[in-house]
Amino acid sequence: MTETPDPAQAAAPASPHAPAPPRPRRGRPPGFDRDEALTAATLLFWERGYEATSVTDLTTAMGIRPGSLYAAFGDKRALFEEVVRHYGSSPVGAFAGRALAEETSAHAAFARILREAAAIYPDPSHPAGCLVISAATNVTPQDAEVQARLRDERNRNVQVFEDRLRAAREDGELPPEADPKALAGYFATVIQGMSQQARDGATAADLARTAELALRAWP
Amino acid sequence: MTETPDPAQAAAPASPHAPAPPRPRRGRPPGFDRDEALTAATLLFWERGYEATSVTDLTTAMGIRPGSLYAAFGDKRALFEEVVRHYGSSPVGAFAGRALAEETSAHAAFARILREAAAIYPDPSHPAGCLVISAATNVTPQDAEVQARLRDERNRNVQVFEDRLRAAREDGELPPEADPKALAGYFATVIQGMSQQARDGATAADLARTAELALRAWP
DNA sequence: ATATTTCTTGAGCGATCGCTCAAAAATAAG
DNA sequence: CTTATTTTTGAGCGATCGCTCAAGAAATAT
Repeated sequence: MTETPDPAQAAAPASPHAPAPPRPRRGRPPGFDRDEALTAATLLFWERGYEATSVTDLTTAMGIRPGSLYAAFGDKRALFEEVVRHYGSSPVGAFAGRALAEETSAHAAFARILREAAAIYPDPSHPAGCLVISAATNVTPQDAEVQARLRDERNRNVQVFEDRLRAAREDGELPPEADPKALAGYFATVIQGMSQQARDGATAADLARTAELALRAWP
Repeated sequence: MTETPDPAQAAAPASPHAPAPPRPRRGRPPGFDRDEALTAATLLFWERGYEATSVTDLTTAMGIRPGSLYAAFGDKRALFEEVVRHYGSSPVGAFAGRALAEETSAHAAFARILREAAAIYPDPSHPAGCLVISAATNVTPQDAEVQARLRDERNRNVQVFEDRLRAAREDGELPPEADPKALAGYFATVIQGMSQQARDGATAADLARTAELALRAWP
């Protein structure tokens, strides 16, 4: 270590895009795994929702004390924001986007979305339903922003549905008289209803039947 | 007032089933209208949900002090129970049962249910969506009973749907291969999704299109 | 008038909420 | 070693939670 102590150089890894090497940090090392803690927080928020999950609940589940939580994540709301992003990039939270990206026909995409929702929402390996749909339904006015955040995300997903269906009509997959906006709203309605049904105890078999019935509406 | 002071006789109205006469009560009369207060509480719980509505919110909206609320309704949970009953016997809360009772065919009943839900859920004269569906989604473990109460009511409604559809199959309105349980779950899913969509800003026209698409699944 | 009954009022209880912070602990750097 | 840096810890802050209760107010009964 006789080189100039240039901080930028010291921080740069040998290869520009190599995974960050475990270069030793200066102070006391963290006593918990950030990803594991984030997963624990996700499960709690997913199960109970934003306001019904207390910071005490979170610190207990994450195995840390309040100071560590606030140092690592900011505050409760910032933690929830990160949880939503974490959920949205997980397999469970991204199945719809993946189906839309991977299936060539719109019908195949929406059929896959409904069938995967039927399998995923009641999966006992995680809380039932969709976090984006159910985690901020009941909030006090002081947390209206959290509620609006998820509402906007839901409505953005409906718009993505509509865009895909409009493209399908232009491609001739759907007849000219098909209504992309109406179909998008319908499929969003079914998906959100399936999330609620899963939380009410509906099984994967129940929801699979619902998905097949819902697909009968396809033009 | 020279008759025997028989309490039973004194309490009995002249006609056995006449509306209770406004016989003067003993002490200080109530300073608020109980029905109006219950309606105010219903609107608050409907909009925000059970836990997100505080007793302070309630007393402010009802125009009373905590002591009056607890004397008149018991506690917050008992008030909510009464709100749920009040809601369930209101036109907005009872439209499904009314359609099932009044329509002769199952198809007419479910078509009417979906179309009325599309008109009622986004009606701006009251909070969007259905109170039973959305008022106890996010609760702490200490209020799990409230959540279970509404979940049971929702699942009871699905069972009523199934019973009606099974009768329709036995009557020949539905083909023998129709699945009453699957259809009941499907319609419940659509209705619960429509409630969520209404709370997310969907208009009556949006939901009407959703209802028509949903009815395409009818066997 | 006096007594009795019923309801309202406003202060405030113990518990929990989200959150903060000084002190201690654990590491690397000099 | 000492110093610097980062994280953990545990006590506890002010605010709000659901709820209670003694005192006062307003009616009827005697």
